[in-house]
Amino acid sequence: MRLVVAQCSVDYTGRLTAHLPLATRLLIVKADGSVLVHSDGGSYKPLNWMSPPCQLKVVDRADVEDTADDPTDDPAPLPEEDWVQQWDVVHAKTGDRLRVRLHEILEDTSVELGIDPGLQKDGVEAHLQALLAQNIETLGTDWSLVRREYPTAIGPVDILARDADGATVAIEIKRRGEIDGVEQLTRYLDLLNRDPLLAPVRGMFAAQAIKPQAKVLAHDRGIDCVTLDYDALRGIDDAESRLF
Amino acid sequence: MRLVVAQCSVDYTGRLTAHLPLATRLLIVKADGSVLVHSDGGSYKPLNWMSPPCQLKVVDRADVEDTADDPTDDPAPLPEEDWVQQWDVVHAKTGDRLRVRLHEILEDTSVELGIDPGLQKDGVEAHLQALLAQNIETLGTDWSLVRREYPTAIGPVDILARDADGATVAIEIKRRGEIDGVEQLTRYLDLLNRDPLLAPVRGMFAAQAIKPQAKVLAHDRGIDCVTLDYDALRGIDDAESRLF
DNA sequence: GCCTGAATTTCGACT
DNA sequence: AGTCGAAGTTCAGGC
Repeated sequence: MRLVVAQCSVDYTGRLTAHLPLATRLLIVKADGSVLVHSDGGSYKPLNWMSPPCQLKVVDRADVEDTADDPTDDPAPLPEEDWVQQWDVVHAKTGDRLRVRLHEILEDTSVELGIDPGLQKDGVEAHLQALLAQNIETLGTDWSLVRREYPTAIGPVDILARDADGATVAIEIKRRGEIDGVEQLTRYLDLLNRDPLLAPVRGMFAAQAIKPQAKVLAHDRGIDCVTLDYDALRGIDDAESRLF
Repeated sequence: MRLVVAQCSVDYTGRLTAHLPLATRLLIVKADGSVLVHSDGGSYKPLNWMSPPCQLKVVDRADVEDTADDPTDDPAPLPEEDWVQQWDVVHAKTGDRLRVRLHEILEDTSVELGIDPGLQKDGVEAHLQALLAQNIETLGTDWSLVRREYPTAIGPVDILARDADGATVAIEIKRRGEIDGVEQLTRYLDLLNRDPLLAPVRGMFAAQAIKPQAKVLAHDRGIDCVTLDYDALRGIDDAESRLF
């Protein structure tokens, strides 16, 4: 990994065209050749970047414009033109280009990091689904689980259950309930209700938080909404597991 | 901005729980207190991070465990326990926590960057929409623009146009055409067709690339698909502007 | 301010 | 390898 702090301007051409005016920034060149351009703010997203696989070519201004002209003949370059080194980064597959022109290099260090063991995660949607499946009775007395990831032609339904009356319920689980989740559940319900062995199937939209628009659309389509409390579900689960 | 290269382990608790085992990484502390943990690979996303607004507290091991015990009495610490400095970063609003334990510091530099003028973009969906609106006749002879961002109760339709027969066409534009774009257009069409002054309104799904599943769904609902060539549209636009 | 939709999204799982 | 859905998404624009 190479870390450079420099006054630089940046141009990107690929999916879109973008330009960064001259300013002091952090440039990171990773082992795979990828380049990140960071400012001293924003969030984790760089101002500009090139993803791997790509190749970096460094060009020194002196090597390019080493003419025999008398320097006194040259007009003073504009600040934007007064670079000393240029990085040309080209994406190996898409051909996207990133050009960094360095004007003044304030820091330049390289360091060997080695491969990273990687991040271990816990507590996302898959976990919510497992917890709700294991505690399906929190949705109502005498509810029972049919199965998780119930397969259909257009994809698996998160949870299929039966309510106290034995009616089938298709449950769509999201961390955050938004309108597209309701659309997804609607497609499942359309399909499931064509199956005479299952029909009538009603829908339930379950999420840690559901946006008002999603609630309105769900209600309009006769889909119930329920807010999940991850900590509470985990608490129930822990309490149950302690019984054994 | 502070740049630290160090052997470290990281723990995050917030929306989820995550852990990074001991390894050598780059740590970036930005002016707003935000912290990024980068490895020498992956893409622009850090392995872990804390977004602003947040506060960083640095704790030295020596200050915490400065006991009077005879050092020979202490059992040799496990590698994971053998840290020399700890960073506690707490998000000001959500309370999310990031803990970085530094074991060996290989680099530690600070640099003043100042505020960044920011990225200038070109060629995103808004631009596509403007270009297509200005060149609506590329969709068919004698087509005409009704208006961009045609307002409805559930949001604005990207473009409303009339075809050669005077029939109304609602156009949904995406950079990449996917299934939710078709769903969106379907909702607009349902609504627009309830308006006797407009009905019948047909739909057109326009994107630089449309996924097969989206095409199938669009076709199934009688929605036409069209692939937009951004460079060609821009070319037409440039050519037209040169006429004046 | 919240809310909504796009993103050079990136990332992971599954087909 | 392609496709699809989620993300501690982040980001920009509208109300």
